[in-house]
Amino acid sequence: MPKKRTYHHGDLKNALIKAGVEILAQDGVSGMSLRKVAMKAGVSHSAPYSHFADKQALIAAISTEGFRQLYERMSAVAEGYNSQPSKQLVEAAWTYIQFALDDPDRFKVMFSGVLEKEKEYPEFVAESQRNFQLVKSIVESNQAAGILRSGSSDLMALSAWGIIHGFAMLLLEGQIPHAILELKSLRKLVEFQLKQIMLA
Amino acid sequence: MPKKRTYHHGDLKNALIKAGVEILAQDGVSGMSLRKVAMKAGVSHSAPYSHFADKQALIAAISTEGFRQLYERMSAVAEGYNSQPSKQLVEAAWTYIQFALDDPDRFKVMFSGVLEKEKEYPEFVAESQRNFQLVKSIVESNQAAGILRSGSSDLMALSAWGIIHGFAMLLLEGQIPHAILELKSLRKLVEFQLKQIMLA
DNA sequence: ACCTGAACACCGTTCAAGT
DNA sequence: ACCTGAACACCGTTCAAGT
Repeated sequence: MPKKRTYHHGDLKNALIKAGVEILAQDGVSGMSLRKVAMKAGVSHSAPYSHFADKQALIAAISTEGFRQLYERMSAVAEGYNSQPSKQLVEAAWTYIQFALDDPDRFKVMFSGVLEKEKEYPEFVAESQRNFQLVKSIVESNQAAGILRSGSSDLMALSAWGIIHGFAMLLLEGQIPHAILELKSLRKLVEFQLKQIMLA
Repeated sequence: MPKKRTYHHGDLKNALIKAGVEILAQDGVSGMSLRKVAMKAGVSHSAPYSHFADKQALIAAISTEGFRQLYERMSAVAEGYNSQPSKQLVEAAWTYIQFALDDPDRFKVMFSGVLEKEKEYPEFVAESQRNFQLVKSIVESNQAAGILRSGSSDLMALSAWGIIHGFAMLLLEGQIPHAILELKSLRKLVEFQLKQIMLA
């Protein structure tokens, strides 16, 4: 048990990130206050300011950690289907949707502009780019296999990400008509979305 | 000047919605407090409660009004290009992106889950469905013209909306790599996105 | 019916003080 | 260096009271 490094409880910074994620899952975006997070971590309400400049900085850290986990899950799936490009694409998309549904409020924090000046957080930017690179490499495998149109893999990656991300956002926001959700399973819907950009 | 209906200033409800939209554009989602909105409308901080159950209800009204305006702009464009399906699709998408960029924070409020229990606001649901029907009708014209694949127009509308909405969200969130944004104009990017789901 | 002003619980942030 | 507790300005919501 490698814990306690200093006198109090060692790694408050990460404890706050963890507590933040939990409160986010419980109480939603609007219910996540810095004071609640501090209390959950067992410190005073001003203790977080020893580790984060302000609430935005904690949110940045939570988002960055989210991107890291998203990358881990997506890249594991991508490796697993390395030799089957079309499966790789579908399974990665499915993983993305599941990630969104697993913790909708964290996903919203990561992608809905709760973080206001993302450029001020270089780790956030780096993790986000890492994910885009992963999508790009999946897209390139699919282009090489003749499953996706050729052309700029940057732009194709944007299309692939966009169509799945758009689906995820509409899903979380309850904007997808019930009739459609009843018609097909979520999995089938994701596959249908992707088929739209795939070659016959 | 058809104003003042009652003793004070007539239509506080709509004045609050208008004030809310303005504050949203100025101070962003996190800066829009009910008290500021009330002050801007020239009433006490508790006056809004005569017209809205709570802050969520005001947000619902702002979102609903946003959907109404989006519908107006989109349907005007759709009618203008009635006889040219492919132009109709591209121009409608472009209008959607412009709507998002015109007032990013209102767009985020409409689509980013700031509104927590959207089903409790029937007008919101109705306006949202009206917009989906419009997208569906544009999609159907394009299917008839052989520009989009045939098949369920509900699912195709979801794809078309999804790819543009996803692009809009990534754009607003600053998730689109700079290299890509420098490569092509926004308009070209939107056209590229749509081309992905169009038949060669 | 619509609006005000005081009140309450809660929030983000700062700062002097403690270890 | 890291944390506490008091303090401040601000917030959403309620409620008795006024018109």
